Amino acid sequence: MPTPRERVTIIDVAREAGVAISSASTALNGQPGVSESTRDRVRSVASALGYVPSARGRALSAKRAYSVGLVVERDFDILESDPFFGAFIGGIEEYIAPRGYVLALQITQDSTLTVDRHLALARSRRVDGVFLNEIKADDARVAELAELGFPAVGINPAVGDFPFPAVRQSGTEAIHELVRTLAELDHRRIAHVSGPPHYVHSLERISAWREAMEAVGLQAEDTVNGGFTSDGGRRAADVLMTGERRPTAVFCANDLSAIGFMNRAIELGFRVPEDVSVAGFDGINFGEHVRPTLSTVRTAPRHLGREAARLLLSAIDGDEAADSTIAPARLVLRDSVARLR
Amino acid sequence: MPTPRERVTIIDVAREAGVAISSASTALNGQPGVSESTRDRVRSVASALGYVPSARGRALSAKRAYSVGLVVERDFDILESDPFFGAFIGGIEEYIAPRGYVLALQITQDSTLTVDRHLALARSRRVDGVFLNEIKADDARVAELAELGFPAVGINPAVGDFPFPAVRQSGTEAIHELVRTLAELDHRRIAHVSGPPHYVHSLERISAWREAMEAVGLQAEDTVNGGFTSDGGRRAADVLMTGERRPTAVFCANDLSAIGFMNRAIELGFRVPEDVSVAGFDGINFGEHVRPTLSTVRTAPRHLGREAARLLLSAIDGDEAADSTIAPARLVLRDSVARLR
DNA sequence: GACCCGAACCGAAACGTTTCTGTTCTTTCG
DNA sequence: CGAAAGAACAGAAACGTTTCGGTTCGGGTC
Repeated sequence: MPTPRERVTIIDVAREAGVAISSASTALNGQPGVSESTRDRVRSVASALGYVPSARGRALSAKRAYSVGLVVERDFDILESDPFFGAFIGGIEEYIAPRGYVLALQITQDSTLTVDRHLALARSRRVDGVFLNEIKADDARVAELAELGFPAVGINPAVGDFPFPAVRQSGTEAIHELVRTLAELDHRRIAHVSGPPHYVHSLERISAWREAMEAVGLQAEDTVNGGFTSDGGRRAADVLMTGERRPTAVFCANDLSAIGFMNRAIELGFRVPEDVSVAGFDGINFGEHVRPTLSTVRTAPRHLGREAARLLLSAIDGDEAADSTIAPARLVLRDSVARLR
Repeated sequence: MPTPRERVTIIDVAREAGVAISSASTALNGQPGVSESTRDRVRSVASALGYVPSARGRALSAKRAYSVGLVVERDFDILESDPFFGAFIGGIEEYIAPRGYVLALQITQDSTLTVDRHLALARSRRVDGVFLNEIKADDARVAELAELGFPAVGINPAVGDFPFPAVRQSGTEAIHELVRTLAELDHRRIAHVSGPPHYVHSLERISAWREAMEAVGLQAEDTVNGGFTSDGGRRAADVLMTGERRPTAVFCANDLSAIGFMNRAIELGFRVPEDVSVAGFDGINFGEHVRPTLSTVRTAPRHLGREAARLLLSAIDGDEAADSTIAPARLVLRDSVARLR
């Protein structure tokens, strides 16, 4: 192990340049109040000494951590195949990195921990703001953070009064289009494999499916919780495909469960899409790599992340930014959906 | 937007409890030098006031940021389907979270930026240590960070002198076993779809394949760079399957490229595994969801992350920890590999 | 009874910035 | 020529902790 060297601080720079610390700071930060000649001198001394400001000192002084927090509640093992995660973070990074912010990422396994982590990040002022993702009905984080007056931004929160700025992408239109398309392909029994019902986005997809079914004059009856996992999708296939009222088409609340459903249905001896059409939601890349390729509703997690980061940073700056609504998710038809025969 | 409230600091706690700041600190941190009665009093005052120590103040004073850095160099769009990423981070979290550390995650698009980010994190002391992942031959980060004397830990660095502690999982044995298995299944032309050759782990897989081929008396000739992406795997299929010396089995350097290869081969009219056997590397969950299910070499990214975090934190504490070697990756045979016919 | 020792506690420095308030000196204008 | 104004810089406080060195006080030892 190498041994750490002495850090060079702004004090060293000031001493070496023969100015006061305050002048060195002023010069380096490009603020007025110092002559061009001294500014140049300070700058060259700083770079000669290899001076890099301490994030710690700056954070304390500026009352800013220059970082934002994201807590993902996911089983460690499921995390690997999680679709939303990577692209969403990519979008966040894209926005915050050029602005000198860093993402503090935490993973938790259960939901009480999730709340605790958010509050710990906020109260200790480790971060300047947090993302509220995968919001639940009656989410404890929301009230607590609002009470703290801590900057936050919601990703697809329920409509209604939400105390923070929010970024939304609607999937409703695409779900309607999917159901309409299936109906036009002669499907009558269209089941839904839902996500865990405590999530706001699960509920929204369920009710979008319900409304869409009614809109084409079909009965929305069969829904099974697929838990957003491929195993859940497999179990749903067991239930639905061996049950009395076997569906001819299935809309799954995410791609993972759709892939699970599809594979299990095939194992059970059904052909996709000849015997049963399957569609997912999210638009993960892997949907193109399974066979048949997966029809889906493609969302834009990266864009969502970028917008969420934009809103969060402006909330941190105390700006009143309007909610952001990005273009609705789009239906992507692939081989897993076909006319009923 | 809610308005922030006044923060309660240790000064408030001390005043309210009628002790000096230093005593309050001592009491709260459970250190000796304060009577049990005052300790209790300070503690109850602190909790009554809702005191939470400021991470910023503590960081400055303790010369510790209590965070570690991970920079992932990945295209924003590829990130989504990245296998290693999620599980590795899960492993890191698992170790650092209970110890009060937070992960600072950055994503970059190109490799000069990657180096810059590492150095910026280190020099500004935003983090206390960094993970060196996906190390390249002659990786610029290594020398620079070593020069700084900054704590770091290498994930599967090249053997030889590496200035930091390292955690390793070997895939060599499993690659040997794979090639041996393929040879026993009568395959003679076993090609390799490699990763980008500037990565240490690409090179290691290439030479493991080479050695394994020689060990069973076969010629290691055909290798195509699949770039660790599914598109790269598809292009490799185009090259190999339509070329003169068509292989009967292919070992791909990761599962993503293996899936791409497999799908493209099928598109080209070949049957897997009847016409060509395919195996990947990594052991991502999706390998079980494609058809035929993918044979692979299963690594343990979560375990790797956990061990890397352990080494990094002990390096930060100045402890001299021995390198960590976790159990070798294991061959997992699934439907994509079969006897040549 | 003088002395010492340790427990309990306090004050202040230190961590490395930024920023506010002064101070000095030059310049300009009446 | 004197006063006012402004530019350039300096000093110190503030951010919120931890820790080091000191002080006080009570009790035990000889």
